[in-house]
Amino acid sequence: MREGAEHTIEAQLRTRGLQVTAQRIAVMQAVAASPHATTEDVTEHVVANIGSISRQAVYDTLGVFVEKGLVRRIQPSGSAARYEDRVRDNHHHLVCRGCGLMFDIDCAVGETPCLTADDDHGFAIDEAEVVYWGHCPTCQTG
Amino acid sequence: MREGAEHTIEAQLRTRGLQVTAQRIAVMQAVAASPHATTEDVTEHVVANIGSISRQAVYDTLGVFVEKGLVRRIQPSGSAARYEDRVRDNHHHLVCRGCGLMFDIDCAVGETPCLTADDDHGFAIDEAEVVYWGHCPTCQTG
DNA sequence: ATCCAACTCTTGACTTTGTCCAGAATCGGT
DNA sequence: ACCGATTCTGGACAAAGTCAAGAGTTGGAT
Repeated sequence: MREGAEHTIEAQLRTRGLQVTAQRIAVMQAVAASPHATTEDVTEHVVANIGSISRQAVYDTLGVFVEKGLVRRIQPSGSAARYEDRVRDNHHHLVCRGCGLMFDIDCAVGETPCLTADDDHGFAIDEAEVVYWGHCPTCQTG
Repeated sequence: MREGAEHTIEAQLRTRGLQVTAQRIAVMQAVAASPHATTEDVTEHVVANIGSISRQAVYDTLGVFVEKGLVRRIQPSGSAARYEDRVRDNHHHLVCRGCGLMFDIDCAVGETPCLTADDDHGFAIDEAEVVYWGHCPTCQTG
């Protein structure tokens, strides 16, 4: 659709040494288009754009993107994995226990004060993930 | 095994208005026995203690316990749910991306400084979960 | 411009984790 | 000991994701 956007995605793929395919471009666009897309969301979006894609290609592509740092994978309790393209900042997520609704939350402090473990057990820690659990206005009522 | 422990569990169940059954006591013991037990771990442990249990009883019992605040459910990305009986303190978890190995981490700051979202979108937030992701010493080598 | 090896995609079976349902068994108050 | 409510069993089912083999593309070399 938008040549500009496609070109950028293409460049991102080449930079990481990935081949450029219609499926990959469409998957990247799908993730960029919806905030916290599930694999199903991605598949639907891609199908709407390029006609069809196999489930395996979706999983594989998303897996490669996560590996290369192009997208971030989130795993809310009890529901399917979700993907987002906000990878630069280390923002957090607010999830409704009732309906799974999800919002982005910028770190309240700005820095990452309590996100450095005292005793790291020899681990090489690469990420600290924060999830706020609660109930959204709608689910509080019911 | 230990009458004392069983009595305590029984008391905990009665306090919450739950019926006392051999399965529930065994499930509670199983969770107490292994730090971050999966449903499979729990089932194995229970089978070893009382002979057998249905899968449904395990899920149902753990669900009730979580609901009543007797155990805490953790949902590490890409693996089965885990349960632990440390429910008083709000400690965090350190997880290996390679093998799933998990450690408890006490909050480095003590309080919960960055665990209050600025904009709560009207949610009633009841928990802030923190997970440190990385690779354990063994998985760093390989 | 064409070719080829490497990479990517498709197809379909399979595994794991968890849920739904109906009936049997158990618990605990009377 | 009895009885209603709760809990457990067993089997079918559903969702999410993985595995494997072969067909199709991509992109660099000729």
